[in-house]
Amino acid sequence: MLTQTTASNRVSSRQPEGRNGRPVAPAPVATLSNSIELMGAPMPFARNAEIYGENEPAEYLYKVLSGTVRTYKVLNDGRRQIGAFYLPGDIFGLEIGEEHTFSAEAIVDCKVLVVKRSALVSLAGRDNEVARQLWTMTAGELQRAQDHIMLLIKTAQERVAGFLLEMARRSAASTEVDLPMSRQDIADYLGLTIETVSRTLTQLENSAAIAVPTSRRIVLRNRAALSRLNA
Amino acid sequence: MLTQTTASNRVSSRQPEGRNGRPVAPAPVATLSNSIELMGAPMPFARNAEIYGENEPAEYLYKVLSGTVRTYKVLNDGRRQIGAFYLPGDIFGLEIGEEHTFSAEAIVDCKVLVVKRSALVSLAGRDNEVARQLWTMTAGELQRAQDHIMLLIKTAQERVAGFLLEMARRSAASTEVDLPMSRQDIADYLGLTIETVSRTLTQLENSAAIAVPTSRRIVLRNRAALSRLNA
DNA sequence: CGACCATTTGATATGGATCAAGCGATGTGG
DNA sequence: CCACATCGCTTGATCCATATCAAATGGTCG
Repeated sequence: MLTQTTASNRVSSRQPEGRNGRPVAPAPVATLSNSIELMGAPMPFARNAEIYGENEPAEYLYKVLSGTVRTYKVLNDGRRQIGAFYLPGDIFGLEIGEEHTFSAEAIVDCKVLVVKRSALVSLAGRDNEVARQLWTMTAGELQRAQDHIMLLIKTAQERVAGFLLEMARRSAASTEVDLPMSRQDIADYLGLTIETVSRTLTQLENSAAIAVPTSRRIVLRNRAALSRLNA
Repeated sequence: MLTQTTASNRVSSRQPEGRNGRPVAPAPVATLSNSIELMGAPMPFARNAEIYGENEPAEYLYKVLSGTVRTYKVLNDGRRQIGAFYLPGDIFGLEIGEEHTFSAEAIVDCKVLVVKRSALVSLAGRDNEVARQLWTMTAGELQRAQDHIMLLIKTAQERVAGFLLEMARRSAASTEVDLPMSRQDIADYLGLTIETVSRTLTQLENSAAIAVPTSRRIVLRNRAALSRLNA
């Protein structure tokens, strides 16, 4: 139950990103993703293993094959903020600076494709399409970060509802979510405490918006109610 | 924050590279900024005038010549979140999607250089350097958004201190800040209320970290103390 | 079975929101 | 030039959502 998905679903239909239609020109398929497939080396990471650390040189780009990755930052007093969760098919680690601004860890045992940044960047220099897609990908991350900002100004109910809807959207089975991350991870993503996350889930369950058959499995029972909370 | 050139230097000397020449580019000057200068049309916006609205087609890119611009989103219940403030020299409006995801307004009377996105994108298709800089610029916005996220999980004091330090860093006079925006704007940027912003400034003043000669002018008296708050 | 860890639930505390005045600067019409 | 309205800001009193502290529960694995 911990290992949420197998490598098989990495071919899932999910797009690199994008809520509303990006100008991803349907014709030229994921050239970048393909390049990564071709150039990358698959690499396993054990549960909780560090993939890279904040302030390390950003030499590589990563694509999740199986498992889930979290990126995060820790403030000097210990507070941790999770920047994002990356599911199979997602690409992460594409800072443009010389150093990573977040750390990355495997939430569960993961397989990750690793590709040298310099190789991609130089490919981008020759191939406009690749360049465009690197840009698009960064813009997708920007969109995600902006959505995250909007989440952080909301009430606990709204944050949790928004989180569940986001996870559902990104999962294959859109009405049932199998959460790979702990309550603590969710709390640190939403800027709440585990207790508040837990209580909020209970409330949502009591109001019949969701069901929680096991702590890691959430059934969206009333999507309309959740969307309403999503402000 | 993207390209921190002052409005005055826009007239600055020429381009080292021939326009029609191929990527000369040993000295990677601000080609993009320069292109915007060359291709853009200066346009005035009155205080509080809308520059573009959320969900409008993102046809243009903008560079602040003078004044200050805010981008924001309004939730359906009226809560407003300010995404960023743009000062002279900053470029904004570079969503990659077809539509703006934020609205933009002039905070004070502004002059803004406006350039067609399509023109820049097509230029980027021909000029790798321009393409790279569009990417860099988007990555810069991403960085800003991530910093914003980190700000939003902090206490009121930390948020306000962080905001003041950020504004000081971006202003010429780094020890004294002349805020172009209202308390309400600051509050909506920091995810606080005007009352809390006001009270926090008073506290910081009482603890001798800052002075507030007039409500729009803040003197950083003890930068170390502010940085300490900045976690 | 027993230890451990994640999660839930309960009791209480508190930072910031909300509600409500007050105040000072700026501008306007008489 | 002054009375007064307006607006942005500050200050005060109270409330409330979420944090914090604490304990119980439940699932997992040796």
